[in-house]
Amino acid sequence: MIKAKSFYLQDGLTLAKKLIGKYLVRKLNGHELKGKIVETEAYMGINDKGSHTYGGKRTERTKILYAEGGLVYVYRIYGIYFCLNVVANHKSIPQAVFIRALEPIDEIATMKQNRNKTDLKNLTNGPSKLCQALKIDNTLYGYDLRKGGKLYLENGERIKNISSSPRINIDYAEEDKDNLWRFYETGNPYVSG
DNA sequence: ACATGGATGCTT
DNA sequence: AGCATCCATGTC
Repeated sequence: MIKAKSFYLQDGLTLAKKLIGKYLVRKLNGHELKGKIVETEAYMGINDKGSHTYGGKRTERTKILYAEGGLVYVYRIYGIYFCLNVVANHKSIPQAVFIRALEPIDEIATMKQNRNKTDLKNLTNGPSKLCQALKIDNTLYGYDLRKGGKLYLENGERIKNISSSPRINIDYAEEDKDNLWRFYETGNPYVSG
């Protein structure tokens, strides 16, 4: 388990790159569902027009982003799905890393059951797919990844080749939409389409 | 290419 | 209290 506070207190961009290759573990009814993080995006806070905290916006939903790195920011999108972020950086610097895709590692059968799908390739290759597969919803809002328990990180694989690109689906972000703040393991088949 | 879906956070 | 928006997905 990755417990060191210093790991989570890094800035969003650094943390987004370092999370590639780490394992995300979800403990559920004694099972340990595990996936390797293969795709992330950095959301850089008050100066990032793509961020939920652009301009220092602080609401009931986004308040957790102002807390210390290592907590979980879950929000509902399009009324249907959930998205998972890891809060980055020090208290009152509202940056986060959006987890976009996993490679399934352990308890794959349980993940298929949670998604009610059997296709391995489409099990966790998208931000809300992985939330379904790991049963991540807003009951985990603000959960501390350093605590261990329901949701935590583990050291996984050292990834040799990491690619970057603009972030997905942030057309509203004006000049910040072109920043190369999406990272993924080059060639990994579980990166989202 | 398009329907889905509802909380969130705007504006009035 | 009304309304446009949204860090997707599945099926068309």
